[in-house]
Amino acid sequence: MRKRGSSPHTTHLRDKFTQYNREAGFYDCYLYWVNTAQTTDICEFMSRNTVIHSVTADDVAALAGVSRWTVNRAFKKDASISLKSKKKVLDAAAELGYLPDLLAAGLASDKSSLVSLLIDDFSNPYKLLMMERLTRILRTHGWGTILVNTVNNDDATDALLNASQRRVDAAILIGSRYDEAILTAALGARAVRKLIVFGRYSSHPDTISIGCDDVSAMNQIADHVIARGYQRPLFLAGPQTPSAHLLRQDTFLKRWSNQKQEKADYTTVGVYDPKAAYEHVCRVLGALNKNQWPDILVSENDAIAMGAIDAVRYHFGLKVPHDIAVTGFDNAPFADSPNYELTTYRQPISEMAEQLAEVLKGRQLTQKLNHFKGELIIRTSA
Amino acid sequence: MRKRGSSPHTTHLRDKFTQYNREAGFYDCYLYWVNTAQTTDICEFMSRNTVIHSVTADDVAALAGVSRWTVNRAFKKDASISLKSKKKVLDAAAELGYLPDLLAAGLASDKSSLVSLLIDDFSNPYKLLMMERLTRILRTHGWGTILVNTVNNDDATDALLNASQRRVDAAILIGSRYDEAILTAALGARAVRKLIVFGRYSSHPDTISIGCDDVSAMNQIADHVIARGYQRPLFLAGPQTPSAHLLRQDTFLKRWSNQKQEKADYTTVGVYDPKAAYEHVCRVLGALNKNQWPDILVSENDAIAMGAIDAVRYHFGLKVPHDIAVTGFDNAPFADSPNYELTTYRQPISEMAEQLAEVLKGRQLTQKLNHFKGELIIRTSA
DNA sequence: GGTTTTTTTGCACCCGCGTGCAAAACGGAC
DNA sequence: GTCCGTTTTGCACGCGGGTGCAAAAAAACC
Repeated sequence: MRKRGSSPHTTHLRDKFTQYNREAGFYDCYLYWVNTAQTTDICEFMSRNTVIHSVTADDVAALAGVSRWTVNRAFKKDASISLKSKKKVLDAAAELGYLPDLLAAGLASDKSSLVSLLIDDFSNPYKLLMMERLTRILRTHGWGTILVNTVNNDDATDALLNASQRRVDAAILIGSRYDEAILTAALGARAVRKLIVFGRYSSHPDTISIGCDDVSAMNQIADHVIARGYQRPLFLAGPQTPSAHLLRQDTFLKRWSNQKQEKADYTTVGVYDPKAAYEHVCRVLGALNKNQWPDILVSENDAIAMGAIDAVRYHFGLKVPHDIAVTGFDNAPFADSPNYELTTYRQPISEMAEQLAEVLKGRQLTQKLNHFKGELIIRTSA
Repeated sequence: MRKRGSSPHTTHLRDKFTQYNREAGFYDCYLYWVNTAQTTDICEFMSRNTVIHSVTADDVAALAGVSRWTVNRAFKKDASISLKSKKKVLDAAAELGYLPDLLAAGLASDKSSLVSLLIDDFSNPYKLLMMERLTRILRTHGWGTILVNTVNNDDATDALLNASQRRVDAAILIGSRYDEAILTAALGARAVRKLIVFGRYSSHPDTISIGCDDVSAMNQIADHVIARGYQRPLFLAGPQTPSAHLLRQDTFLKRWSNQKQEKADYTTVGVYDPKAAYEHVCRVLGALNKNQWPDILVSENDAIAMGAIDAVRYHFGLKVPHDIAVTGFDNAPFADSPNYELTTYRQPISEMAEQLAEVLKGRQLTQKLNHFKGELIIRTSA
C-alpha cells in the first residue's frame, strides 16, 4: 500500500497535498486539533484529503527534514523538543495528514490505551448511562473502550482471554453476576493488568472497586422510608454474588431493625431485569395473604423497582405509592418517566469515571474508592 | 519483562508450568478451547497459571522444537501444517499458556480485528439491544468492538480520526443524527476502510447500509392502522438527516394518501428521545383544537412512541389506544412493558449483524442489504 | 529405487513506533 | 574564542507476529 520512506513516494504525497495548502486555515485547524485534541473543523480537513492512513512518521520526517524520532516527539507531550522543530514537524504532518498509529505504539510501549468493558446484562437501562459516561470520559483521557458482551457467564473468561490477547490496560466490570471464579481467573492469569469493578462493591483482593458509598446511600433510603411512616417493607434483592456481599440488602435490613426494633423481610429476585422482577413480585405477593402484604417495596436497584411498580399497578391493579410504594437505586433512565416517578439514589458516575481514569493512569489519588456520595432523589413512588 | 527466546528463560517457564501438567484434563481443555473458541473450563486453566502474558511464539517454538512460524500456523486455521506438529505446538502452547498477541498480529497484517461502533444517542433503549447483538455476534466472528460515544456531533469526526489511528477494520454507525459531512469526512479521508450504517438507510455512496426494509415495514404499519379504522393519523418524525431520506415518514404518508385519498399530517420531533417526544407531543397537541386531534400517533420509532404514550396518558389524561392510539418501530426494550404494550415492528437485528460480519469478511453475499424482513408486532397500543 | 508431485517447514524482511543513550547543537559566562 | 552545562537530536534495537517464497520432507507414482 505504501512504499516505505522512499523519496519519490514522499515527493508524490507532497505533490498530492500541496494543492490544499493554499487554502487558508488548513494548517491552523489541524495544528489546533493535534495540540488540544479538540475538534474544530477536522471534518473539513479530513474530507479534503484522500489519504490519511499509510502515512508514517518516516514520511513526515523526510518532509520536515528531521529524523523520525523528532516527529515522534512532536506528538508526545512533555517531550524534549524545540519549538522550531515541533512546528516544522506539525506543519509537515498536517500537509501529509499524518497521525501516529496507536496499534504500533501500543505494541512498542506495551500500553494499548484500550480498556475492555465487560457487561453481562443488557436489560438494565442503567447500563446505557454507565456506558455513555465511561466511554466519553475515558476517551478524553485517551482510552478506547472495547465493549465485551458476557451475557453468558461462560463467556466472561473467554472474553477475558480475548482481552489479554489485545493487551488491554484494564478490564472494567460493570456486570451484575460476576463471581469470584472469574475475578480469580482474570487476576491469577494476569490476563489483564488491572481489574476494576465499577459501580459495585467487590471485596476481592487485587480488584479495584469504584463505587458509591452503598451503606450511606441505603441508610438514606431506609431513613426516608421510615420517615414517611411505612411499616412493612419488603426488600427486593438482586443477584446473590459472594463478592458483592449483599451490601445494600444488609444495610437496609440492619438499619430497619435498629430503628424499628423489628425485622424487615426480603426476597431475592436474582436478576436486575424489570421483567423478572415483575414476575417475581407477582408470585411473591400472590402467595401472601393481603394482611401480610408490604406497604413498600425497597428495591436493590431501579431495574427491579420498575418491574415491581409494573406488577403492583398492572397485575394487582393497585396504586403506587398509595397502596404499595416502591424505591429504587441508580436513577436509571426511565426512573423519572411519568410511569415510575421513582424515588431513588443517584450515583455520581461521572466523578467515579474520572476516578477510574486516575486509577488507569496509575495515580490512585485516594484509597476511598468506594465512598462516593450520590444523592437521594425523592419522587412520588415513595 | 521477558528475555526473548533465550534458552534459560524458556527452561524456566517450562519448570514453572510442568507442575500443572500432571493434573488431568488440563491440556484437553486448553486445546479444546483453542480449536473451537468455546469455553469449557478455561477459567480453571487460567487461574492455575500465573503468567499468561509475555509468552511469545518463540518460547512455544523452542519448547515444541519447531520454528516460530510453525507455531504461528498452528493457531491459524486453514494453514498448511501437519497434524503431528500442530499437536506438538498446541501442547507446548498449553504448557506455557501462550496466546497469540492480537496487537502485534494487527500491526503486521494490517487487520486489527477491531471495529468501532459509533453511537450518538444513549437515550434510546433500543441501542442497548443493538449493542448486545452486535458485540455478541461480531465476537463470534473474531471482531472486537470499540464503543465510541459521539453524543456531541463534533466528536464524531474526532472519533473517526481516533478510529483511524487504531486501524479499525470498519466503523459502524448506529446513531441517528450522523449527517453527510461526517460520512464524507470518514470516507474521503479513508480514515476507516469501511463505513457501515447499521439499522438505518443511507443513500451515501461508498457507505454500506444494513437495515430492514423500511418501506415494506412501514407499509405494514400503515395497513394495520388503516385496517383498524383510524382516521386522523399524525406521524411523529425523528431527526431530519438528508441521508436517511425520511424513508419511514415518506412511506407512511404516501401509503396513507394512496389508500385514503387524503393527506396525513406529520410533525418533527427531531430526536429519538422519549422525553423530547413527550414534550413535543404536549406542545403540538396542546396547540390544536380538540376536533383537529389525531386519533393515532404513528411514530418513527419506539423511543418517540414511548414519549408520545406518556404524553397522551399523563399530560392529557387520555387513554391509549381508546382516545389516541400509538404505534412505534423497533420493538425496543420496554415496548412490551405493561406501560406501553406498543404495537411496533421488530427488525431482525441478529440476522443483520450476521450479514454485517459477512460484509466485514469481504464476502458481501447479497446486494440487498437493506431488505431484511422483520415482523409486525401487534400489541394493544394500536 | 528413482522420480515427480504435494505437503510441510524455515526464513528474510516488514508493520510503525518506543526506549535509553550517546552525539550534536545550543547558550551563557569568562 | 573557549569552556562547560543544558537542550535537542539521532540511532540501534526491540515489540510479536504476518507474508511470500524457497528449501526440505513426505507422499505418490512408475
